[in-house]
Amino acid sequence: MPELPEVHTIASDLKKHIIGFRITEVDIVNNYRVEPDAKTFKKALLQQTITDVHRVAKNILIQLESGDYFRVHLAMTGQVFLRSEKDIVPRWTRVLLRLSRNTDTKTIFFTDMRMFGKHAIISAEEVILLKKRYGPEPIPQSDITYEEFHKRITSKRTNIKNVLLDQSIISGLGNIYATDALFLAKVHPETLANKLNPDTTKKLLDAAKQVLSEGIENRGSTLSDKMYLDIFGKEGFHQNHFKIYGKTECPVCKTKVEYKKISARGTYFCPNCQQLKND
DNA sequence: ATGTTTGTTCCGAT
DNA sequence: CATCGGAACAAACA
Repeated sequence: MPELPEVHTIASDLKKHIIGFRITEVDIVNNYRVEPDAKTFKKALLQQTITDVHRVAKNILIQLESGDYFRVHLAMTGQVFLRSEKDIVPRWTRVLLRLSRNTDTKTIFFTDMRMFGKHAIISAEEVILLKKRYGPEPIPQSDITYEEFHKRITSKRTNIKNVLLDQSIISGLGNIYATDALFLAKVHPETLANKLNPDTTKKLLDAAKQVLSEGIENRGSTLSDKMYLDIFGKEGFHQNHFKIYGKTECPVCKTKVEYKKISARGTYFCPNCQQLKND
């Protein structure tokens, strides 16, 4: 589902195509929950010109001329589609924005099959607070040192897979990229985080940066459920470049890949390449 | 029909 | 009190 590379692809494509457009209509379908409430939400968006689009962790922030931001978190099944035809409404549409610039008109459709996503109007101050809730961004310009990463990782007493998914430790990794990063770094997902040495956490940070960068280069991962598509409805390519996720045989040593639920998340690992070292 | 899917939050347990 | 594990959330698909 959308992790950093998918959200990054959506946000950067949106940035290229909606800056300078004015929001002329806001529709909330079937009382879909928005924050702080529907009336405030609509009022904050209507007639505003879009000045910029950012990504913060797995959030998309659409900046308005008022200085406020439209925050979208896609959670597991959120999608964003940008279309010029206005009559075809995608399935599971919850919010739509009509845009116009001179004679050019477009519509952004926000869909969310399972409705776990978040759509909110937030102030510039709240953006600062939002960023504070998250750990450092691993890419593209990483502001985290190996020492800092080591400290953050080993501060936790749970297994390393859980820690990588903890957005307050490091932001952007979800189940797929965390699984692949662990494989690249040759770390067993059930290794206790506080047992990792600096050499291993260095490898892990490098691996995380690598899988996320590759994910972005490949415009994200589209699985068979097609829940991730870009804003034009096109699939990503990174699913063709997974290291271990979804595989049955280790690409390095051909050992049979193990699949195990770790904290209720499907985790693939090579029992040979990723040996458990918990003493 | 029921189990599986997962990002985040919340709650009970440790 | 802080931290951790796991349930809950909603909806579609196999």
